[in-house]
Amino acid sequence: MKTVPKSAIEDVARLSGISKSTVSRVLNNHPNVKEETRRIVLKAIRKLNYKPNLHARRFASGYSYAISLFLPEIGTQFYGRVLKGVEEELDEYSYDVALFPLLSQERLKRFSNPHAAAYQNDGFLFVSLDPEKLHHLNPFPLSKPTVLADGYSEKFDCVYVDNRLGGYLAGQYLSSFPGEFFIILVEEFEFPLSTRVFGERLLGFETALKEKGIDIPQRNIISVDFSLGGGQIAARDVLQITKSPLNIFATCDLLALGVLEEIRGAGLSLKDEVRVIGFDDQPWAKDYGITTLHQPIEEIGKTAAHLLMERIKGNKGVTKAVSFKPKLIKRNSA
Amino acid sequence: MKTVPKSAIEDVARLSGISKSTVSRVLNNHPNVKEETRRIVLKAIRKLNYKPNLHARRFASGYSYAISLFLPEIGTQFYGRVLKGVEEELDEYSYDVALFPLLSQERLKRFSNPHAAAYQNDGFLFVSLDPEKLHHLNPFPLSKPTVLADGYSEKFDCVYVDNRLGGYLAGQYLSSFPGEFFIILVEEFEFPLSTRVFGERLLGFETALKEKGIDIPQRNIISVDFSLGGGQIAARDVLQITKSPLNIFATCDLLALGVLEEIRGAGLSLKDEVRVIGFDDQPWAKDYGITTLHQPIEEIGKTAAHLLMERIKGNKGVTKAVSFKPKLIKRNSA
DNA sequence: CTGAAAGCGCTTACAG
DNA sequence: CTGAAAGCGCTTACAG
Repeated sequence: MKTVPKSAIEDVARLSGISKSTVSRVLNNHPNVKEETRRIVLKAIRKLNYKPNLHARRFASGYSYAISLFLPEIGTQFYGRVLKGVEEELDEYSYDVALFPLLSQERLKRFSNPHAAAYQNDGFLFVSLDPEKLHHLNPFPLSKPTVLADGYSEKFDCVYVDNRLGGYLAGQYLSSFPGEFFIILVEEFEFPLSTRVFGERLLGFETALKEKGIDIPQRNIISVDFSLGGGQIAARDVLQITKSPLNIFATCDLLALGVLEEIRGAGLSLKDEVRVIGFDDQPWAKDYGITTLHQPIEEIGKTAAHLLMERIKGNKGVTKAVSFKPKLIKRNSA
Repeated sequence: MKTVPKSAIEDVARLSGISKSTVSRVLNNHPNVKEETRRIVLKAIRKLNYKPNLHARRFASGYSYAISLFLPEIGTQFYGRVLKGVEEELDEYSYDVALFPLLSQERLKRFSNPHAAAYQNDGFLFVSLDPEKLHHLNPFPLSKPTVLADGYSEKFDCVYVDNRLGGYLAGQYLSSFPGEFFIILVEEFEFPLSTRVFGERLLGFETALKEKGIDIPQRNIISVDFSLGGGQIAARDVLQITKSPLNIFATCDLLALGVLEEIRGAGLSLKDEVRVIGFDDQPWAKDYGITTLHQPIEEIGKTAAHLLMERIKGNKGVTKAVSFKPKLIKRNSA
C-alpha cells in the first residue's frame, strides 16, 4: 500500500529520493545544498515539469516574489524600455513585476488604501513619479523597500539621468552655430503626475546659451504634445518665424524626427541651414541621423530594479542616488 | 491563562464571539449567514481594521481573486477608459485586475510560458488583441475563462463596437454635404498586435459614399500617428489638396481635434466650408463641438469584465458576442 | 445557519 | 548538508 503524494513537491521528493525540505532548498537557491543533490533534484523537477504553486510559496514564505512598479502610463517607448530593463534585472532574482499605471488624477484614489493589492508586494519602484507628492494628503506606508527611477527624492534610492546637463550640452553645441534658437517642449502631465524632466532640459539649454550671451525669446519656446505630429507642427510654426539659419533643440527624438520630416519637406538643407538635436538616442535615432543626447533608458530601469532587490534582500545602507550623464551623439542632423 | 490568537481572523472571531468559519463566510459573502451574525462580524472587522491576508486566501481557496488583462499598451485614453470600466465591474466582485501590456513583438515571448504569472489568475481578458493570433506558434492554455474586448473571435465571448457601422454612419451623413471627401486613419501596430478597427471604419465609410455614387481617391486617404499633431498635420495636407468645401472623417476624436485646430487657424468656416467627424465621443469632444460617433468605451470594459466574472463563477453557456452600435452625435463640427 | 477540524502546498527553524 | 515536523492564515466539506 503506497502512500499517495499530497503535493507536487512530494512527487519531486519521491522521484529524486530527496526530502521535500531539500527540494525546497534547491528551488530557492539555498546555498547549503550539495552540488550533486542539487543536480538530482533539478533532474526530477525537469522530468516532472514541476512548477511550484505560486500562491503556496507566497503564503508559506511571506514573500510575494514580485515588486510593484508605479508609473504615469505605459505606451511610450520610454516606459517600455524602462520596463524592459526592470524585467531583465528581476529575471535574475526570479522576481515578477506588477504594473500600476496611474493614468489619471482621479484614478489615484485607487491607490490611497494601504491594503490595496499594489502594496502587497515586496518592494515599490516609482518611475517618473514622486511618492511623497502623490500621497501628500494620504501618505501610504512606504515602510517597504522603495526606489525611484527617472525622478529624485532625498528619502529614497534614486536612479535618473542628469537632464539639466543634457540640455546644457545641447545648448553648448548648438550655440556654436549661427542663427536663431528654438526649443520644443513636451506638455507635462498635471500635478501630481508631473515631472520636471523637460523643464530641466530647458533650464540647461538656456544656461548654455546665456553663457554665450544668447537669450532665447519666449515665442521660440514651443510646447506640443508628445508625438511625431507634434514635432511636425512645431517645425511648421518655427518655419513661419524664420526660414534659416535655424537651431532647434527638440528635447526628445520623437519630436526631432517630426521636425526633420518637415525640414526636409520644406527643402531646407540640414546642417547648413538647420540644426536639430533630439534627446534619448532611441534605437531608430541612428537610422534617421538624429544628433541627440544619449541616455541609457534600460539601464535606468535595470539599476533601479537592482537597488530595489538589494533593499529587499536586506541592505540597510544609506540612501543612494545614481545619476547617469547624458552624452552628445553627433550625427547628420547637427 | 488566555490562549494567544494565531491569526488575525481569530482576533475577529474572538472579539465577535463567532467562529472563524463564519467570519470567513461573512468575508466571502456566503449567502447562508444570519443577517445579525453578519452585522456583528462586520462590526468587529471594522473595529480591528482587519484585512484578510491575500496570499493565505489565494492559497486556501485556490482562487487568485484577480483577472489578467492583456492589451497592446496603456497610455491612450481609450485603454484608460476600458480599464476604468473593467475596474468598476471587478470592484463588485472584490476582484483585482493585473495588467499585461504586450508593448512589442519581441516582448511576446515573456508570455509564451504557460507557467508565467499572467496565467495564474482566474480569468483572462484580451483587449484589442486576438489570443489565437498571438499564440499561433505557441498556444497557451486558454482553459481558463477568457473574454475579448474591442475584438472578435468565434471561440470566446466578445464585446466590441460595430466599427464598420460607425464608418457607414459617418459616410452617410457627410455625403449629404457637397465637396470633396477625406478620411484620416491611424497607422496600425504590426502583426500580431494589429487590430482592424480603423480599417473597419474606412470600409463602412467607403460603402456609404459608394451608395451615393462617390468614390474616394487614394490620395484622400491619409495615415498619421495617433496624436493631436497627427491630426494637425493631416489637415494641413488636406488643405494643400483642396481649400473648400471639405468633408473629413477623422476616425477618432483626437485626430478630429487636431484637424479642427488647423481648420480654424486657416480661417475656414466650420460647417459652411468644412465638415469634420470624429469617433469615440471622448468626454472633451462636447467642449470642442466635435460631431462624432459615440461608443461606450467604459461599457465595453465593464461588460467584458462582467461576462468574464460570470464565466469564473461557473457559467458554461454558449459563447456570446455583445456588439454595441455607435451613435452619431451631431455637434458644431458637422 | 454555525462550529470544529482538516487541509491547501509550500518554507523554515530545529535537531542532527 | 539533510530530514521530520511544525506552521504560514485562511477556506470548506462535514456534521449538526
